[in-house]
Amino acid sequence: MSAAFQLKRVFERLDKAYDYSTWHWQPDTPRDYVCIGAVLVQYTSWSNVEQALARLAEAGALSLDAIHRMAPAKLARLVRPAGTPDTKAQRLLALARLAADHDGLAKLLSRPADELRERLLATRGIGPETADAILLYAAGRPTFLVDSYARRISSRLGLGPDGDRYAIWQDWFQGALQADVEAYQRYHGLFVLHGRQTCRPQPRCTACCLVDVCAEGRRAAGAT
DNA sequence: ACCCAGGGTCATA
DNA sequence: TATGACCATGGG
Repeated sequence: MSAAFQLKRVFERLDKAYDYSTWHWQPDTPRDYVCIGAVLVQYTSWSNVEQALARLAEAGALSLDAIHRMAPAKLARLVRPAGTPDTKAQRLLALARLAADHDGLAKLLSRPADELRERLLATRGIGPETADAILLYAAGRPTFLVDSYARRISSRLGLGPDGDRYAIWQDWFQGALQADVEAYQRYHGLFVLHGRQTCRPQPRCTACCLVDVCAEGRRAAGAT
């Protein structure tokens, strides 16, 4: 069975088991909200990010433009619930500076995808996953967003490449799945919804919507 | 009292 | 290249 076929079946299952309309990044979500959230969610649960976003909104600072003019200490105080506040304040300021250097976020996001990705990656505190989150959900470009859930869930299904490097995984997914912005957005959201629901680091799940696919993956791995 | 969270950077070997 | 320490708060 091809990876493409198996992945298609997995996403059909996840689509039935989870309601993607509850996903917090939809096509009409403000770009600033996506970009700020993408930084804040690094190594943190989304519930913590929501608290930080609420504090930013309360302070009228839910935009990179407002953040650009803010003192680091004040910004750190606002984003504290998201954890690593000083680090994230610096990273948000770096991203806000990048946007300002390009005459605003909208203009930055309208640049060619490869060039945009390079500039994001050249920004302190923005790695491949954060860059791709911005590309996929804020700039609407078809880049496959690889996160720990995508790797963990796929691995347990007996899918995925050898190695753990980001680019290897991204190439693998993009080789199996036709480039499609809305589909890539949905895949990522479904992976996260499933991952935080039941696919924990220590595998102790006995039943979920993918149990039989998991068992097939184990058999295939054992057979080869 | 644990374990976990949608990463990224830096120092070491 | 690859592994480990570090960042720090909130929820289960």
